Amino acid sequence: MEFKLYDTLTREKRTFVPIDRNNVRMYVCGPTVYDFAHIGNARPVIVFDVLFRLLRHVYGTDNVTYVRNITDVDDKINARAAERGVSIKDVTDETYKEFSADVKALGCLPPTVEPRATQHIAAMKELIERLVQNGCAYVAEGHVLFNVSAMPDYGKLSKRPLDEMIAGARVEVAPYKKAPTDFVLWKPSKAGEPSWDSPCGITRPGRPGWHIECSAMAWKHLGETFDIHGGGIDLVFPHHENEIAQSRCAFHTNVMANYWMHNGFLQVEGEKMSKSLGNFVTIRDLLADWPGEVLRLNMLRTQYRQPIDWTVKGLEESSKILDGWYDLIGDETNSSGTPDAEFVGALCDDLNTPLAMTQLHRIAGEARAASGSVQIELNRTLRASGMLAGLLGQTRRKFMQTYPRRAVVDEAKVMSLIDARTAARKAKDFAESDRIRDELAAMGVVVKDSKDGTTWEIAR
RNA sequence: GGCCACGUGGCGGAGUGGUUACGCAGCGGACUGCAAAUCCGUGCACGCCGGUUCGAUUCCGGCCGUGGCCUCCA
Repeated sequence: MEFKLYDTLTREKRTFVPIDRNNVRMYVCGPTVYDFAHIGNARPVIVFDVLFRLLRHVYGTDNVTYVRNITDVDDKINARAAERGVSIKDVTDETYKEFSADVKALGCLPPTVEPRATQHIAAMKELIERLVQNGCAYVAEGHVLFNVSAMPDYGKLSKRPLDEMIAGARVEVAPYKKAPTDFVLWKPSKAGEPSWDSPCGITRPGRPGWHIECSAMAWKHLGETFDIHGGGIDLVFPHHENEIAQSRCAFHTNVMANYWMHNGFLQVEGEKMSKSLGNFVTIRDLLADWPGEVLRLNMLRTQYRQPIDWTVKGLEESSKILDGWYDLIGDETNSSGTPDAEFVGALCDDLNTPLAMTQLHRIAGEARAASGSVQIELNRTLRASGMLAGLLGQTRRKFMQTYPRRAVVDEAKVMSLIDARTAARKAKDFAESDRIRDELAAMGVVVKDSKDGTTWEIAR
């Protein structure tokens, strides 16, 4: 099976070859924990969860290390804590808890490691010391700055020529910078801000810059070079460009990661999501209306590099699709099937999840046309394939219960009404049978008549 | 302004130098007391203008439109 991934650095799909098949290593930039995660934050979490599952499928469950960091040192966190009058740790702990609950509801596996920035300060300082010793960084007014001119490949990931970056810069350049593009590795802290003893002989206490956090955590958990680095496309510049500069210069390596993967952006109802438009949609808000699995399928119906327009109409469609698949799976608990080869092939083609979903439709169609043991087997293939993408892992009944706003009914009463209706139909008293059907409909129950009798379900 | 992407049928969304994507909705039919559900069938496309080619939605160029980054936003 050919396994290809698109690499932002080379701008092409390349066959994936891990450095070590027995330990495939992936780093993805995780959340800055200061507020509820929004649906845009959910995209990389879901996309790279699918990749994690696929890598485990291909290389073995125990042979993949997935690191997703928690940024818990950040000025936005400080601001939020001050605003609420609580400690920084309260903000980060609470937000992290919410985040974990949200992504679990979206069907994501926990990463192998979730390192926190605050627990890797020593590693960051060590990298900073090395960079200063190398001449790749310098100390100025209590800051440590990365010297971009020491990195000839700077701008390669984002395809930005250095001179144009300087010309196009719209920010005021801090006076202590030797060059406008130099970026902060360490900065002094004011009273009340989180602070640690500074490296490089700086006497004032300080705190790390954002970019060095990821270089340090990736190093500690994955080594000097690793296989895949992921994140949102907005992180290409400057964050990932800077990570590459820091890590390569600290370790004198030719690459930081062999494949750089970036998910596309998300819009909401055709508009960009922003606080000023007031259309910020949190995962929490969406989970109040939809099962997490519907949100997940909705995300996977678009290939991860494409832009996606997040709409209620799309969610309704995803919901319908999932309902249909669960109708086939029913309340079967056996999940011992084998994923379909074409389904796996679609995922192995740079995570072509829409094409993979098409394969699920194909398998579902085959299952509907089959019967007996063949049908059971196809249903198991459907489930096993879906599960590889983090879908269809529940029973139909459990899935239906995850719809937050569906009617709750008294089953005994429903059964007795259905019996009464069946009797009326037998007596050809259709006025009465229709009246009972309307009564059930008012309760949120839909009846379905077939040759084998009448079944019912909660209205969708 | 600079750099980077994207533009497919009513909607969502893959893919390909020549042959049905697929799904949702719609329409027709089967089934049904009538519905619903289910099943079967079915119409609809490749932003605009040039170029390369026997042939382009697919390659190249230009234009228009949308979005992202350049400001520690996924």
